[in-house]
Amino acid sequence: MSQLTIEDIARIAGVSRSTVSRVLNGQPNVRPSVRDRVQEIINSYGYAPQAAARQLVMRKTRLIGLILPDNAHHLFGNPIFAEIARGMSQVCAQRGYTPMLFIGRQDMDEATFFSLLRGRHFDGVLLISSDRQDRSAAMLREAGMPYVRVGHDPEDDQDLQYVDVDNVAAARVAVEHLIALGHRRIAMLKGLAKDVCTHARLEGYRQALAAAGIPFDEALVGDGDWTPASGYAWTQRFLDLPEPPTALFSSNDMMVAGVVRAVQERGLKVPDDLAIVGFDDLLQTTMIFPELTTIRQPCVEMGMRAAELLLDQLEHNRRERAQIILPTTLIIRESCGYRRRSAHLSPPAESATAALDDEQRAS
Amino acid sequence: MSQLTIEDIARIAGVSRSTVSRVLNGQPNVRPSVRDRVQEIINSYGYAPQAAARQLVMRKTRLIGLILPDNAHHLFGNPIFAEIARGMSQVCAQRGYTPMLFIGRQDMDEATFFSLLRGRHFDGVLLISSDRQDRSAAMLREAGMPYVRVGHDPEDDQDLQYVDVDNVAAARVAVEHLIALGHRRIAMLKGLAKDVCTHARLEGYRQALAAAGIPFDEALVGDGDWTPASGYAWTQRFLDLPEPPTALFSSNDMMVAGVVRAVQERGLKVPDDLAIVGFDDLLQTTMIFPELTTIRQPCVEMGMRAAELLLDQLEHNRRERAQIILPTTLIIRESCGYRRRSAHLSPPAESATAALDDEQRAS
DNA sequence: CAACGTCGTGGGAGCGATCCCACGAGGTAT
DNA sequence: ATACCTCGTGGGATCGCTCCCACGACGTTG
Repeated sequence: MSQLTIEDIARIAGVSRSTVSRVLNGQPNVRPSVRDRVQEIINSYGYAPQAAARQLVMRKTRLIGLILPDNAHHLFGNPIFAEIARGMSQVCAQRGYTPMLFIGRQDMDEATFFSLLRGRHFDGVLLISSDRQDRSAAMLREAGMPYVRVGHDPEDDQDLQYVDVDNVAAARVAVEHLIALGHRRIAMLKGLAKDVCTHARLEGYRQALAAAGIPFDEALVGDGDWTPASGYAWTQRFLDLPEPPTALFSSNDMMVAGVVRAVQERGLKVPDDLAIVGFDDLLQTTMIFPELTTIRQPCVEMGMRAAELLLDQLEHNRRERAQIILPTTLIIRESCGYRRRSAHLSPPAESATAALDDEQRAS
Repeated sequence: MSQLTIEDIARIAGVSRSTVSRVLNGQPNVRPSVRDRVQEIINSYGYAPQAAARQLVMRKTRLIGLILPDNAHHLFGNPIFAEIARGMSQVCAQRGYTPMLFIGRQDMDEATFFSLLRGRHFDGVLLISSDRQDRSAAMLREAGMPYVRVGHDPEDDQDLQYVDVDNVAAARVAVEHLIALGHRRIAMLKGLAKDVCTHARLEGYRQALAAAGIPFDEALVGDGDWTPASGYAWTQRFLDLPEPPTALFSSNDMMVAGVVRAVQERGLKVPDDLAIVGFDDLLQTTMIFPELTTIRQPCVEMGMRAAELLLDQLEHNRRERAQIILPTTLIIRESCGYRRRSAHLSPPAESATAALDDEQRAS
């Protein structure tokens, strides 16, 4: 039932290997009647060519490796990675590639990982990482493996091709929005220091404050770790301050879950007592009430663009530098208090990067 | 910098392909001095054998495919899958295999998926699925691909080897615990109907009620979908009942997040107004207060056992049937009200499957 | 009707490893 | 000294495909 080779199929069909191969690969110069007969035999025997043999001569596997920052935290903890992967998967599948996610890279030593890459199991790799300490990019380069990265470190600008958002600008827009709503004491929840975007978003926060002439207050910056638990803990500390903040910008949406809990446990209300703007626009945040005002990252599109870059690189041997920065959007809902407090403000639609949430979420 | 073959290394080292191959594979009969020299050359040139060529003759890839129910919902939505995968990954890595997760199977038609399996890219597959509609298991069998499944459908008992928990018994223990605490009106939140464990857990609920002589009330059974949102919605309906429940058993922990929100929004308290027992014991539920009483599934161990079964199957050609049912534990914390209400009750330690949460969570 | 393309087909070479066997050097037992 | 093993080494065969080229049949053109 197994183990059939192209030779067997050829014998059964009474043709040569070459002809079967042509049928298999959809090549021309096969009589239609022969093609049909061979195809039927292939189907009925459930034959599929052995990948290794094909790869050996073609030097292609049509497999794409996906690498995420490898801890359960990121991988399964934050749905934006799933969204990015979804975009990648769509493009790969459509162009005849199969994406495969590296699991448990932490269980593997560097040498093993390197051999895996050099072994040419994969035609290329899609790397999602904003992690500074992540050696993946360096190893990919060392192994001569084509890759495109989602996320970027301007201080270590070695990625030939990457896709990212402008985290500084996005954070600035978020905080400017809070400022426009009249807030002066605005807290900020950072992500992990190892992630590049953490610093970029902090920088955006600083720029917005500076532009409005609001002094930067160290006490209002919380050292979060992307999890709801850290949002919860820091919000408690913020609310205990002698002069607590009236607004808060969180570097991701997940932490907001903890923020809201802490606020409500004190009998306070969002947005009246604390206005909140998040970052990511997770679908899952529909569980947060009031509905979250947040910065939408075009996750699916980032994944798609990255995959397109990689496949173009593989198929047309495009090796020029490509840096794609996609726009983010401020999605205004309820948690910032815009609708309640500020009918007098100019509608945010004036900004190219802001939108009221009357639009539907992309499916 | 690239594209070196074993032949090149042999030439550089002044030895034959065979010798290089022996060094590569740690085989005996190589003079130590030669071995060292060859190894050094391999390292300095960053040579790694091309997987396809090796596979062709060895008929092994040392790659293990991982298949999860392929929607973002499961994959990234519920951390238990990450835990199971972690266990799998550990065992695989330790035994020299690399696990790779199938991404985006929904973007792929069945024929493509089948060819992927028949192409022998993977030595074997680990399948996590309690999904009745999932065709994966059938396709794996059809493709002659060795696999071990985590999860099991007794009504379609075709998996040669699987690992699971006794969902009926586990749910029964959970509900019996609530009954022992004096509850008579106990609601139950189901998962999706397509998942086998949904029905098993409902059955456990029924058995516990029946054993206590409590009539089954259709109105107390909610048709959840594993998400917090569904927990929220159903809890609202339960609390609106003329005779609302005093306790609730949720088929997973994620839904409990919504349950608790609904309770608290009405100014009610857990466990005083609604006692809750969950299922899974997610690490992430530390964000739920009061701390959640729940059924712990030994996720990491399930993954490890499944991987061990598969690798034994591959390496020793073990093909006998293996059905592993691992024990669950009732972890008693606060949300069931045990500590508060029932100092008079016999300590749950009497039960082999219950434990107070004074133990630490496994790391 | 000869010359020449095109189409359909088959067979040999080759991809880059591993594996098996042959063979010489050296040591030990006879 | 001869026979015999073991060890270290090299080279040919092989895995299952794809690719290239050769070749015959046929149709078109001059």
